[in-house]
Amino acid sequence: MIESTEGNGHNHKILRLPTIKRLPTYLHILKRLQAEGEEYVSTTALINELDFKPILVRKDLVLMGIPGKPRTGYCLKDIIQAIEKFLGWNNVDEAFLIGTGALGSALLGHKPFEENGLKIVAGFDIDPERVGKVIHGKKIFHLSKLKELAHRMGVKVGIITVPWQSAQEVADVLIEAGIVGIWNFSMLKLKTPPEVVCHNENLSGGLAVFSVKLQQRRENLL
Amino acid sequence: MIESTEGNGHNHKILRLPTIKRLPTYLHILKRLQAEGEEYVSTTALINELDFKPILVRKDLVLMGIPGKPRTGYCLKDIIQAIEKFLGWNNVDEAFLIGTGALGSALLGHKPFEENGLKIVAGFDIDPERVGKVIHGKKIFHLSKLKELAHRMGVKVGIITVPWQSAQEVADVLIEAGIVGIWNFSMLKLKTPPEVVCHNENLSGGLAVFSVKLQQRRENLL
DNA sequence: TTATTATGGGGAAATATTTATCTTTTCCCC
DNA sequence: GGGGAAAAGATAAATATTTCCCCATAATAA
Repeated sequence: MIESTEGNGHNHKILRLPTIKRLPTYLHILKRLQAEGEEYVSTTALINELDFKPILVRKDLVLMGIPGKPRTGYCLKDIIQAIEKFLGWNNVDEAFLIGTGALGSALLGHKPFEENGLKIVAGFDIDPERVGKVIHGKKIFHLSKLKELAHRMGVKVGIITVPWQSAQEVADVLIEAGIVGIWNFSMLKLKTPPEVVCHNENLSGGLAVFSVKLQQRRENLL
Repeated sequence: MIESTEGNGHNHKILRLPTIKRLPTYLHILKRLQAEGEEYVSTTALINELDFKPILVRKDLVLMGIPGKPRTGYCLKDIIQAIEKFLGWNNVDEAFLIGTGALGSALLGHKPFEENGLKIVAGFDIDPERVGKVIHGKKIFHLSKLKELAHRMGVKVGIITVPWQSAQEVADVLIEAGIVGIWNFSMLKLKTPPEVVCHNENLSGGLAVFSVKLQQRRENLL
């Protein structure tokens, strides 16, 4: 479904969505181990810090194209670099964020984004109360300024954190401004032209799973 | 994997994780249609607002145990009620949130939680700068007060939004306080006793998928 | 040097999930 | 009423994802 066209130069392995979602978790642990002074790591060691089965980890890491040494494991430096390259987290995309409510403000100050290839450079809103303010070091502009600023700064990515009622409207502004990728946190499915990459984040899905688990726990106690 | 022990009273259908994650999306659209004055909805109509295939929606809705009428669709009131009941979103759990940084503050003010069965009643932190403040209408206490307050208020759910370095420490406090469910937003896999429900949210998974999509879009342009 | 063992690697089996096909039901129009 | 169409329902097929099994390799120890 999602094919990595390169890796170590000659492998054309297929990476699937579940694998991609697991990669940041691996990356986090690998970096921790590296910070602790380790040079190599085996999947069996990784598993201590994870919920997944060992074989799954090995399968995932194989796809990164980095050979592991029997009895030793993977070279931390190499595997970390490979994952970061695959995710594109080695070079940074600049992004605009639209909608500076509770969620938007949080994302403006969310450190991991900058460390992981996505730097939010400005916020946008239409509420006069918010326009002109600075949140987590980022200035908030009026939405009407977006197109001009996008061109001037060469920003190609937009993050939508407005309520669903205005999400499509904001998306249209972004498309008009020549944005190439949209990360959509609203509950609305956006209508976008095929050349624009649009990724919908489903925050309530997590709450749903948690709620069901809680409920079952309760029922099992009876 | 996850079995609904009731529904309309006599069905014992199996609900799987992907289905559960899609339910809030359906619910959102269904409520919108209801607000617009509709009484019935067909899956084909639902699909206009969704990314999924029609058959998948029908499969999911069948599991709710509400019969649909051919040529008409599902009764909005009934199907909404069935989904909310399944998710446990018809009765509210009170929760504590620990860690009032950017992410934690956002969740304190995140409206959809209250509407969907999870009411955050207080925040906790150890930073003297934050303790005593009020964020989005919720008071912030020192972590050392958690156990006593949990018992006094009968709170049984905890949300962890601290950095991974202190996540296990916080989890231990929650367990000690008799909490039954933990929603963990940190990058650390928590060690918890089997009777405590622990759900790990993986926010960076979404960023990973978005990053890969963006990269592929770029490569396809060359 | 040689035996042992922990590990990675590849392919096959098992499981989970989605999609397709066909049947049945009910409404609507004539 | 009767025929047609739109939609749900059930069953089967296809696809995606995870897990298992066995082999090869290299570090370690005898």
